Formats: sequence, structure tokens, C-alpha cells
Amino acid sequence: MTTAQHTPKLTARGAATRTRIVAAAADLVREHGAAGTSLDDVMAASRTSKSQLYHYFANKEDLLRAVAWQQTDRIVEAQRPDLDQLDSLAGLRRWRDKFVAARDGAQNVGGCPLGSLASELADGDPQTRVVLQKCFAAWASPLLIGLTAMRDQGHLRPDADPDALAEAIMAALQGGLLLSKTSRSSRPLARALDMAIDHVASFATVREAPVA
Amino acid sequence: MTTAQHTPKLTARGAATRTRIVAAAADLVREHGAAGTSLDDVMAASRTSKSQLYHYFANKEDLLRAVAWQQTDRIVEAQRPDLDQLDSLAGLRRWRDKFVAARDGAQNVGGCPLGSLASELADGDPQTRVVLQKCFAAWASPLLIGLTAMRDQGHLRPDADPDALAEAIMAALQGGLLLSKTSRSSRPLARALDMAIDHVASFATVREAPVA
DNA sequence: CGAGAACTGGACCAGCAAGTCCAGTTTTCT
DNA sequence: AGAAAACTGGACTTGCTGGTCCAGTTCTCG
Repeated sequence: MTTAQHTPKLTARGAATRTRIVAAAADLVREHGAAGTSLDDVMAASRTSKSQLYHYFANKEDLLRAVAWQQTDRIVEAQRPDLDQLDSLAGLRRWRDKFVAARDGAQNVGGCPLGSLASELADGDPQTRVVLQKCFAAWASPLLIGLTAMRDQGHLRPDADPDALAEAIMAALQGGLLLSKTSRSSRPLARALDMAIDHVASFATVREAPVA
Repeated sequence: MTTAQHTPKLTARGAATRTRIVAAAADLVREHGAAGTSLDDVMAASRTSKSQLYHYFANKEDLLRAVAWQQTDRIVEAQRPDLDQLDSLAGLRRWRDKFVAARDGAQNVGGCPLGSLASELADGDPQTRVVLQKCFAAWASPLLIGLTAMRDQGHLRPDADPDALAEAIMAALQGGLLLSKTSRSSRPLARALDMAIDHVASFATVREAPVA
């Protein structure tokens, strides 16, 4: 996807430095949250100085917007190729399984890097809120594409609304991740995603038994 | 519910002060988040001093735990009596409608006071995590009761798992609130809750048309 | 009534936060 | 080459943070 946005005039070295900053900040923010990450931390982790931070970003909020894009890129990247094969119930279930397994692999510590960021920043700067919104949309895009394909190929009834389905799945995903992080168990996430996929299945033209 | 926990020896005045502190802190945290609320802010809003804060609470984290209980109490209280009549699909839909309307009434600003707190604190102090977990359980309890009643009365098939259903609904709720807060629209919340209720309906013994 | 506990006020501290500033180096481009 | 622009280092400022401390007041209860 390469979700870059503003690039005044970057030399190779400058680009590398900027990348280094964003990568380090993304790691720290994922682990400690936006408020819990200081610019000094970012400096140390990226081996840069204050002036470099302020050379590439207007302020902390600006850096956090870049981090949001970065987290989105990472998420989408990590879920390929499954994310590109969400055009069948089997594909959805495969994706679900991988997702749940990945959370278990991380001991269900830390929720969604993007969801946490949204929870923390969506009520602040409007500019940031819009970025977060676009990040969610970017993530949901493959879902939307898959569902639309399913409907167009006649696997879903014509009255199925891919947009509504994708949004509901994302909600189940985010809520499931939040509860999973709180209870340190993948169960809420698994149940939420099962519900969401069953919901899609309820629009299928070919009946089949639910997962449960 | 009255979810109090530790009370060493409180006089009437002391209890009043403590209550004042928690109420003020809850307001501030709902609006600015836990990290965005300083003890000085709490002091000013509750007309107390540092020594009072530290007289009633061991530290900030301790105060935040009290705030979590308080938010839970407020949420549950605000949703009565609908929360006590979740023993039918009609009851669930009534609750859904009120909830969505309330979010619209608040211009969809600010997510779930409990959800935001969980997102921010669940990865920190384990003691706090457990409190958050219990808060979610307390909130979900009426849901669980209603669903269990529905099954016991034969309105849901015997293989319906009230616990799983309640958890999935809570996930949809939290995820819907997060996306709604990010997009400043109640649509994601509405879609998520519709999905969740349709999911419950899919276990109903008496068939009926879905909402959509 | 009187002693001890509950309660209160606010000065104070050490550390850390974001953001500013300037002097110096490296790269680019003509 | 040489000027402009991109880039870097880090000291410094200002304000706020959670937390400590102590001196004083009010309440409870035998």
C-alpha cells in the first residue's frame, strides 16, 4: 500500500532517518500507548536527536499520525495473503483462525495497535481522527472487496450489503480484541469473529451448518 | 450494585469527600482519558487537596480502579430499566434503539467510558486489569440473565450458549462504539448491534425475519 | 473531657514532558 | 567549486507530573 503522504524533499539519508523514527515510534506506541511514549524514548530507540524529530514532523501529534499509517501497513502486511482471499466463507474462516492463533501466540497481551491508538486519539485533534478513520477503511478494504465479490458471484443474496457486513465484522474484531486483551484470553475474539462470520453465512445462497 | 471495596474507617464527612473525588475523577477521565487526567485536575474539580487524595487512595492507579467501578455503576444505572428486560428479542431491540439514540444524542463523541479505560489500562497493572474484567462482567450480567431466561423459557434453542452470546454482544458493542467514536457516526454501532441481535435471533425457536 | 484517630491544607521535591534554538556538517545542484 | 538546501547534535527552557511531608483541625468514643 505504501501509505506515505507528505514528502517535502528527502535525500536517501533523510528518508532512512525518517523511516527509522517512525518504526521506532510505532514499536513504542504499540507497547506503551501514545501517551506513554515520550519523544525522548523515540530519540533513544531510533538513535536520533530532538532536532531530527522536529525536522521530519511538526510535533508529536504529527508523528503519531505517521505511526497510525505505519501500524495499518504492518497489520495489512502481516495478514497477507489471507486478507486477499476473503471471497468465500472458507477464506473468512481461514483468516479468522490465523488471527486468533496469532493473538494466542502473543499471549493476548496488547490489543489492536490501531484500535488502541484510535481509542486514545480519536477524541482529540480532528485531523488525527480522520487519519484513523482512513486507516480503518484501508484495513477493511480487502474485506469489502471479498464480500462484494461473493455477492457478485452469487454466493451471497443480492440484498446482502457488503459495506454493512464489513463494518460489522470490523466492529466484532475490535471489540473482540479489546475484551481479549482485558481477559488475556482469545475466547472473546474467537466468539465475536464466529458470530460475524455466521452473520455473513446467513446471507449465503447455499445453506450450511453454522460453525458453533 | 454499589460496587465499593475497601473502607478502612470512614466518617460521614470522609465518605462524602471520597465520593466527591471519585465523581470528579470519573468525569475527567471520561472526557480526557486516564493519562490525560492529572491529580491536580482532580483536586481542582473536587475541591480537595493532595493529602486528601492520598488519604483515600494509595496512588493514581488506585484512584483509577475506583473510577472504573464508578463508570460501570453509572453505565448500568443509565440503562435501567431496559437492562433488566433483555429476556426477549423485542427487549434486546428496545435496548439497542435506546443505546444508539443515546450515542447520537452525544454526537458520538467519546466512546465507552469503560472501554476506553480498558484500552488504556488493561496492559498495565494486573490488579487493574482484573478490576476491568470484573466491570465488564458486571455490565454483561443482565445480558447473561436475560439470555439464560430466554433459553430456559424455550425461546432459544437448547444449544444456544448464553455466555457465548453475551460475550459476543459485548464485543460488538465495544467495537461498534470504537468505530462510532472514530467516524463520529452511530452507524457502525447500529450495524454491529443489529448483527449481534440477528445472531441471537438465529437461535430462536420461532423463526422471524431479520431486522435489516 | 481528653486521647487517639480521621481528616485537611498546602508547601515542596525531583523528574520528565514537549518544544525551541543555534551552531555545525553533509548533500545536492548548477 | 561553491552556494543553497537538507540534515544533524544537543543544550536549554518552561511547565507540569506523581508523590512526600508535616503541621494543624475536626471528629469519635470510652
